[in-house]
Amino acid sequence: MDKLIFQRHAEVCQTLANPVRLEILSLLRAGEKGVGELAELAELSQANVSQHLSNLRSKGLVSTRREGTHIYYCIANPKIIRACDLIREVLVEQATEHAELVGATLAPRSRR
Amino acid sequence: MDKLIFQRHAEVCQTLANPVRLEILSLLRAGEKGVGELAELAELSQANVSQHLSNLRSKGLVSTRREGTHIYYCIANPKIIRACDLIREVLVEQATEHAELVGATLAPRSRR
DNA sequence: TTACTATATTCGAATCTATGAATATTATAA
DNA sequence: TTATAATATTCATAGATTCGAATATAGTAA
Repeated sequence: MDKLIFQRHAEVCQTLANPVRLEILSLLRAGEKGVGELAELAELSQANVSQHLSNLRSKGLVSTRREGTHIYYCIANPKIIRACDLIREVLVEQATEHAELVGATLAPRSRR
Repeated sequence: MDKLIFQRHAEVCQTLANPVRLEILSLLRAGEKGVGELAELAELSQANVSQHLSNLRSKGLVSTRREGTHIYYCIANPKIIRACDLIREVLVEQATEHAELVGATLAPRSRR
């Protein structure tokens, strides 16, 4: 039921499903930044960063503030960061579980 | 720095970036379910549900338990659900903000 | 106006993704 | 063994995404 919300949710996740955009969001954790600054920090072209920012903005994940010819981007909702953090935690836990399995196989005497 | 973690994070988000898979995860909130059961609840073909489950499983988002010829799927880590809930909250807040803007335009006297 | 800087957009090729259809596998029962 | 039910996989096509390159726009200063 209500497939529409799943569709919209999927669209947001699609925007999060790109390593460059995740890096941009991560860079914006410390506060707003301009396009050129982001491009330099991520070592990417201005055009490419702008494309990704456009994507993030279209899904409402970042917002902008203009100051003269500069445009500063910031994270629109801190819950986005929390969601990213949770997924990171899942990845860390997966890695930990995997390491435990490997350890149990290579050095079973260390178990418990 | 550490672009690899962004890559892996993006891969998980890519798996979450599909309305069918989000619906499957949502159905699994209530507890483990078999493939056929999921297919019926989501009104999708068995093959398609199985394909999506394979995707979810390959990213470690669901785990399985076999019982005879049936295979039951469940959510591998509750943090995945919390991450999804946060994104939903962002969507709700976006909708609320949008509604407020529309309301302010159509009926400004209701403001404050 | 012209020039310059910052940012955005368009376009095309390569790559990736989702689906249905068909087929394969696995476990159980007869 | 054969048959059957549950699930998984392969394949081909249609559609979406990414990137660099080129171009366009917006703001400011001279």
